[in-house]
Amino acid sequence: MVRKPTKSNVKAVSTRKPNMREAILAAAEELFSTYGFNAVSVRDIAQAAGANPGSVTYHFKTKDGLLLEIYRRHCGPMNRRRSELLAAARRVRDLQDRLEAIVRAYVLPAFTSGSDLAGGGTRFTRLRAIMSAEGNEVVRKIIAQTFDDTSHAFIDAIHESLPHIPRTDLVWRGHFLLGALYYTLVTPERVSRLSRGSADGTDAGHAIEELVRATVAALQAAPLDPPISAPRKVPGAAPGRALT
Amino acid sequence: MVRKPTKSNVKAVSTRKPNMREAILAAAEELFSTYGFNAVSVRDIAQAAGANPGSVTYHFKTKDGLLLEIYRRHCGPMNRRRSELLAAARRVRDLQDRLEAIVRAYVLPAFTSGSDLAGGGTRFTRLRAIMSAEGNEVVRKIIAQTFDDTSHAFIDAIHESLPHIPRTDLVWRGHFLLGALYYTLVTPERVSRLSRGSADGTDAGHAIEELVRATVAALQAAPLDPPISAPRKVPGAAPGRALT
DNA sequence: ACCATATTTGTACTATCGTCCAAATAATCA
DNA sequence: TGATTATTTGGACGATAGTACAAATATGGT
Repeated sequence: MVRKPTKSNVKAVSTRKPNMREAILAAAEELFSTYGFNAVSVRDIAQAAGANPGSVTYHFKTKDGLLLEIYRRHCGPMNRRRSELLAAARRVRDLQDRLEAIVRAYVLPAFTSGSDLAGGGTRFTRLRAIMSAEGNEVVRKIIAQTFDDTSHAFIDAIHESLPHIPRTDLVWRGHFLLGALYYTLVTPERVSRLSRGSADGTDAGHAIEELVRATVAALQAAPLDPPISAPRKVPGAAPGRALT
Repeated sequence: MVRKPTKSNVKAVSTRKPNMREAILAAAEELFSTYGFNAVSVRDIAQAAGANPGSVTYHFKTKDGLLLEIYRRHCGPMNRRRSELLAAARRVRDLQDRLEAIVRAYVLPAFTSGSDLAGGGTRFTRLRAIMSAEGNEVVRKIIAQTFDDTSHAFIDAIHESLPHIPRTDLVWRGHFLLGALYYTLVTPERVSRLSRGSADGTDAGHAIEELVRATVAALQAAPLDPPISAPRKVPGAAPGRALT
């Protein structure tokens, strides 16, 4: 469990749990992001936090309320950080570099959250991944409300860097990016296994670079032409050149 | 094991299920792939199949056994189809076309299964996506056993088409492809929403084309250079040219 | 030290879970 | 047909789920 390192500076605040509410939140976040929402019981969370099951009900009313509070905790900082990085990325002069910066601004906050720097970002992103897979109804709304705006902002920024590619295609590719990001965080061991040990799937930095590189290339690909009929090589007749 | 109807007339056969075992399997597949494994109870499945909860135990012993049987049902046909398409793709002369054919050979069977053509492929793939997110232990083994071989075969084929790109990078990009594929099937409505209605997320054909196009471009991207330090534009000095 | 409040504890309630089992029913074949 | 097997049924079991609530305890202001 996520135990805070002994802080020797702030007086002797007694050895008791300084804030049980936070401990419960941390335990729930860890367990939910690992086993999913349905597989974890309130009692599991309480035990992991060293608390009584009744305390969970006291602080968060219901299990759904606990999940909701986790989202409230992270969505704000994460989207704020994304907006900052996106604004900075927009100021990059070189078009190719700008596009890469935009993608990085989208990906980076998913790995390093604002509130909890030590893996907190990946935990929350892993949680979102699992929740989207489980189709949790409580979460679907907050996801749509909180993230669609940010997603639109990113799509718009990308569209500015790649004006010759229809928005629809960019939406698809952004969608793929999110799926790849989620899957990478959900199955961190798979890459190591398939690479025969030559790559370390737990190295977040390397994963980010691979993801950014692949995504930038995908975004720059020539758009699909109106008819789906002919999956042939795309000549230079496209609305804009495919790659810069 | 497969029973056949000796009676060709209708008579007063009542409204009984001709093959309850199959009905249970179909219901379980549908429910699991929609709500996840943990959220669906044996009683839910029985009711959806018009069966008695005891029948589920009779045919599949346990809930895990039921899940396992679903996998046994699909893995064979799907991987066989993948191998066929991969073999055909390998024979394509043009390098660019061959790469695209390989990717298509990987993606297509995920949408159209061999046993159940009417959406059966997407259902099973959605199921795998949810299971990978939930981290189901019963499934992790069969996934590793059944799919890693196929994945290796595809990585090898891709590596033949792009020999200048290190295997590790191709593994990452194949990983991203799978994540994008999973996410697309798990949240079929998201693309429509973000596209402001201009794209239909339920159009499997279009989704495949978008996914193939994006993936081919991602695979062709210049590989990451040894040091992660400089995320700069990649000049022609790379082991091979980035795009053809 | 006192009181008011905030939190924790222990327990209990109902609902539902996966699984089991004996009896009832349908299907198969000598 | 009757005998035998295969399948379905309805009910039951113990375990565990989420939640509620009163008593016990800790906390903080005065």
